[in-house]
Amino acid sequence: MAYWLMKSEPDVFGIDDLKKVRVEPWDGVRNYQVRNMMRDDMRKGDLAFFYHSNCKTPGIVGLMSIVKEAYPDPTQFDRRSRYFDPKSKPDEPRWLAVDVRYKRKFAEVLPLQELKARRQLAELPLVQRGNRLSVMPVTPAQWEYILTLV
DNA sequence: GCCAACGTTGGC
DNA sequence: GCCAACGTTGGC
Repeated sequence: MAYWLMKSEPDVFGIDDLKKVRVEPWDGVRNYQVRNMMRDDMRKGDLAFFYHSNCKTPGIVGLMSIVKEAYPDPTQFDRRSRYFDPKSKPDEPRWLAVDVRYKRKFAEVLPLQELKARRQLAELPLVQRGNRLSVMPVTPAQWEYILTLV
């Protein structure tokens, strides 16, 4: 089983939204590196941190699990979607989504600021300069350590 | 709202 | 294949 960290803007889709709907397609990924990780490395049963980005207190806010492995992201074909990609063809989809399931919301946000301050997490892509991955792998050691901070 | 850092696009 | 211009991400 692998571990992940997945970013979403709470104004668009936050942990409370996931808690409400329980299962949700993680769509709108438009980065090839992330797509490839989702396709090649992300498996049903994997666990992921839910991270709130682009908000007042960015940080990890809860846990979820992967319940459906990569499949063509429907939003790429939806002309009305903000994620519509005119260059993608149904017989050759360019972008992929997975389905995630709500597991747990933390009592408090575990702020990015705090993650950055821990030397044990120095290798986490999230805290590295210039990193732009919206989905990233978390090692078992990092995963365990982060859980001790909650 | 600013802007650093990065990815993508497209002319050549 | 290079690289300038542009767009996006996301912290601050």
